[in-house]
Amino acid sequence: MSGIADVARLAGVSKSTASRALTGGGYVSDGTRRRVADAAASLGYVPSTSAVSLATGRTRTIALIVPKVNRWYFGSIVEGVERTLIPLGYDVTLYVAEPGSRDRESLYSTYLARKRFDGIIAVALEPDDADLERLANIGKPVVSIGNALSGVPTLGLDNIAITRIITQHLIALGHTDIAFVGSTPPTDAPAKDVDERSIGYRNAMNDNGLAVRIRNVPSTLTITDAYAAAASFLADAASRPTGVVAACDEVAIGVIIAARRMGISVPTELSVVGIDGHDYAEMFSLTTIEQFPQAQGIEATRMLVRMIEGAGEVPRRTEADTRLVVRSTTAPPRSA
Amino acid sequence: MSGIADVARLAGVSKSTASRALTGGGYVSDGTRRRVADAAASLGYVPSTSAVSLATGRTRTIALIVPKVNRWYFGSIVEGVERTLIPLGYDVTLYVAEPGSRDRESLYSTYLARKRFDGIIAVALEPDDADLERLANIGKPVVSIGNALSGVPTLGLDNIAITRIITQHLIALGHTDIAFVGSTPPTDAPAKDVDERSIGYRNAMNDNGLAVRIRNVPSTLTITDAYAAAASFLADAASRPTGVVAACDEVAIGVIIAARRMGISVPTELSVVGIDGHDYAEMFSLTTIEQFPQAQGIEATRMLVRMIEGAGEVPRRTEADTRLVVRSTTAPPRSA
DNA sequence: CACCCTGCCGGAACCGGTTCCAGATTCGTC
DNA sequence: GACGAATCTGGAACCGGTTCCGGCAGGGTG
Repeated sequence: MSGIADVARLAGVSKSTASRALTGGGYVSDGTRRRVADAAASLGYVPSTSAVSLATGRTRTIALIVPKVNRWYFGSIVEGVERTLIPLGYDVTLYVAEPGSRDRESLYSTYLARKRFDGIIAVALEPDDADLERLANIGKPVVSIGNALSGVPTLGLDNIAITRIITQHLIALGHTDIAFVGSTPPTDAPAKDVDERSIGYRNAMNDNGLAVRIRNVPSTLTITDAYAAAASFLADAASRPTGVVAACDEVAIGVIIAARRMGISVPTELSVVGIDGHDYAEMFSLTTIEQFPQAQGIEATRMLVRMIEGAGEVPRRTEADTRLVVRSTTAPPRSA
Repeated sequence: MSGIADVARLAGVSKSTASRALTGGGYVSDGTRRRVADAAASLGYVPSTSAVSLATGRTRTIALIVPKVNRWYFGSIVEGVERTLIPLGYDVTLYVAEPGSRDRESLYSTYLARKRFDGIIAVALEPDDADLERLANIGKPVVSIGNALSGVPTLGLDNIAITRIITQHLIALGHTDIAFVGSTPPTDAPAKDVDERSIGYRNAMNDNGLAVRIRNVPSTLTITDAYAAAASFLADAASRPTGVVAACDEVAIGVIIAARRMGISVPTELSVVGIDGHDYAEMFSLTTIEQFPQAQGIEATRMLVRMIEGAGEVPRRTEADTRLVVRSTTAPPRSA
């Protein structure tokens, strides 16, 4: 492995000049710069990143914290972040911290304390006050996706507003008997988004003088768990709503599959709406409010890099794009 | 930020003694060790990882290369790797290299050349000979998952054998008209596994004197793309097989959804088998051969760490576990 | 001609650890 | 009591870069 000293020797200059020539700082004549570049190329010189970070204090790495990777929303964010960060010369180190697990302590005390990064992108992170203080003490820029952290620029949805919109969509079709399907009250859940969405639903129902009805699925919010839960709460025809507002598309899809399996026709007997714009939404003709997690990952990355490199300010709160997409899991209720 | 020098001063010893006390190497009296530990604790000392790696040449980071994160198989591997590596004190940096994209050159020339890691886990990587040589030149341990790389310990399935088994399952039920649904011939595809699986299918068919029939879906192998493709190749009732061997569960599920949507009853009119043991397999009652990517991630990690730390040999080739699970997407053909 | 400024370069300190080596002390053994 | 080995510690070199500072040459100005 050739170091910068070898490059300098081959180019006939000192280490400091070689460094300046390669990094672009300070006065170096064009001829020298070229000789150094040639020498570096011919030796296949690659600077040692640990030496660079030791000297500069910058690691060119960012930490990405997600609660899970194997779900559409989180996976899409990871892909978005990775894709924009690598061309910028940064590496991504991944930390999966399922909320409520023991990982969480090691997240703050070990992983983040090491500071092997220039900044952090935290997805759906729910730190308590002590955690938040530790986060602040690290002294590195942080961007949050999906959860407003005090003092941290956040990129997220207006969950209350979008759930109100999608609920309103069912109401406008004539439904009065609409249930919200969210997750069981947490303890351990990434429930913040779900809670906000349930509020949007409640608001819309209250505004229209309609009765609020809640159904729960496991807080994993996966298609399979929602499917299993839906199979049970759809069983009793008498108590079955005509419309379902699902906390997310995965839950909506689970409900749809369960309904079809039980011979309940969607949308004739049951209208279903979701929130997400999941990859599978189109295949299930799901009416939903799309969000774009990959774009959110890209945007959060841009914000973070701007903060790291001190190039311009970043807004405290950025609203992520959404779009209502009406497909064919929604229709007027049969009675109407 | 306090460095080891501060710790040493507070403990009343030299830097070198402090280092020895904290890392555990060499002779240090118990009293000194405790005084140093106390000093470190009271200062909240965290060693600088760049300094450590500069001095030791070890980074305590591993590189994880996957072609995609937002698919069940890859996402599960990532979770498995992450989960076992973090407690061992390693970080994982993620590199997403979609095969055939321009990322691939930068993967080798930039990212891997930087050597910011002690070892590599490569998932479904398909290097050409030049790439393979570059990989070898890095001089760091590599473990491959899913694709046999020359000179690299590999963890994978016997794709030919398992596809033969699952095809045989359909044949045993009495099917004679069985199609293999795989991906379009590549150029860019992660087609290695699919190719091997198609061979297993061909072998089984040939052994039984049955005609080989191939159907193609896009090489993304996602549920949605398979669904769309299946909707078209299932349309003609005359040319429709009675059994389908899907290259993976996502494809199988896409076929099932398309069939149901078209009123083709599964398994009465169409039997479908998959390979994977996808999270959704049970929900769709899919007959499949399960594999366990998260366990594969864990196992690959253990292998790699063993190589990095020089603790024992690692077999050239490790067969990953599989298990045939017969559910209810398979039945004898109607004619039988 | 003296002076200063600018462009360019090299020496050396420094980032924060680890590790080699030599010296000092203690201990056991003959 | 002498000696060698084992235990403990500190000093200094080193990992591989970056950056501060000072020196030197050449050109413009008064």
